[in-house]
Amino acid sequence: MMRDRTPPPRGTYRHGDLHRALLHAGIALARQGGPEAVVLREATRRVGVVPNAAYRHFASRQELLMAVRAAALSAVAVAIETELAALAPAQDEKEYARASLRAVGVGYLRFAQEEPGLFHTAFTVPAALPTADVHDGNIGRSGLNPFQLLGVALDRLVATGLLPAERRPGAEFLAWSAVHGLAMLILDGPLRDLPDALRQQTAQRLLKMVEDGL
Amino acid sequence: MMRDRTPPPRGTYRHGDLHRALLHAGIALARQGGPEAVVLREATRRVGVVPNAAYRHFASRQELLMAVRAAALSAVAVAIETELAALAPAQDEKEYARASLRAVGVGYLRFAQEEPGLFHTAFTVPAALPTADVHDGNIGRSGLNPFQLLGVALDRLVATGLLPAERRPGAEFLAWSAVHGLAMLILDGPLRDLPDALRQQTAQRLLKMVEDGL
DNA sequence: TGTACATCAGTGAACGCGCGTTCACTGATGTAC
DNA sequence: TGTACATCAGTGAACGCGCGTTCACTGATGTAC
Repeated sequence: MMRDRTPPPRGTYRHGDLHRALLHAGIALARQGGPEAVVLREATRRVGVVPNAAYRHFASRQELLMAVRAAALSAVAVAIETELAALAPAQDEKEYARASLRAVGVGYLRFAQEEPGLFHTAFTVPAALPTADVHDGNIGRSGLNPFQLLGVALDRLVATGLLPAERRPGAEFLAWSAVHGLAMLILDGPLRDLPDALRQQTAQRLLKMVEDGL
Repeated sequence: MMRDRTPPPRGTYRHGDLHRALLHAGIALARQGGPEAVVLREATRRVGVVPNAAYRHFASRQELLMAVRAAALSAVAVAIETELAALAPAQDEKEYARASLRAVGVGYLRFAQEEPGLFHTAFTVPAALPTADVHDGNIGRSGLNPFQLLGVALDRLVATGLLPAERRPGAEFLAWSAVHGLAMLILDGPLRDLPDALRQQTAQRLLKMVEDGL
């Protein structure tokens, strides 16, 4: 499929920035087909380079995929930050805290629906791969990763007295589960062909449920 | 991998029940490796039959996979039913209704952790495949599929006055999302290496959140 | 400022792999007489 | 009860595909003198 793509002409046989180019080709592949679509040969094809040239820059297909995944996680963080930035500045700090948590959820769900391929690449790790990277790199503009952004929102709920401090530890997992589950059911599951309006309404209700149930 | 499996000896070259045998081989493959591991050639290998023999019984690999998926969905239903059956008989009907919903969640999460391969096969549909089958076949002993079992539990909450009737429509999606998300984060995601105790505790808290937040 | 040379990015060809699927076949089964 | 024959389940061989990865190579670049 798509085998006869015009190979981008190069002045010299030296590419110049092949690492970056392959990474971006990989991201493009992930965008349309998720992690499994990140295929070394296709990435080199798109860049207009012979397959094994990739090995100057990535030790293996796995390593390219991990780089793509890091980029996808950053993109999630940016989506969440965008939603947070759009928040009206705090007049009522309690309301602002609540809105923050909702914004995190909305950003997450929006990203899942707008970039399903990247979303999958970010979060469905093909078994027995390091998962730690959600906790270190993969950050957005604020310097925080998606998990940390969620944590900050939850901290704000505690700070304003909306969430009892003793329920704070591990609360990320609960909120994250709800939102992640809805995303998955919409993307891969039986909620896939839910009409868009119902989808958005379900998202609203889900976020409310988390807010009330935490 | 695993190429030299002993081919089960047959008295005659006629197999007798190849359809069933292939289906079970497919289920075994799904059990260990999820939907992608359901591979025609390997299934025939395990059954001790030449690859193309499968085509007498399944039109394509896709068709075998769908049959396996139906079986996986049935297994989910059975897991939920098992949990429901273990419930103490109703003394307090409100408490029973609440316990029913929790049992559905517990069964679902238990199945996800005990049979991750089948769980994936049941619920992650590889894009653009019919999803309707969650709603018709794929039933457990009670004759209900997982979705319907959840629905019954929710109906009971309404019947006992624990859930306002106007919140009942679509409530499946909310409860399902929460539980499904936790399952996915544990199986494929960053919660994979959460210690088992913390995992169970998180599951408890999540179900409580759903109960309170619905 | 000019030249020799080491570095190393990208080439060309090839490998072995496992997959889904098609084809013309063979031989056991069970039904009609 | 015995035999001829149609059916159709499983065989054998082959196809084309795309993949990841290895090897020995070539030729542009930039540095040392």
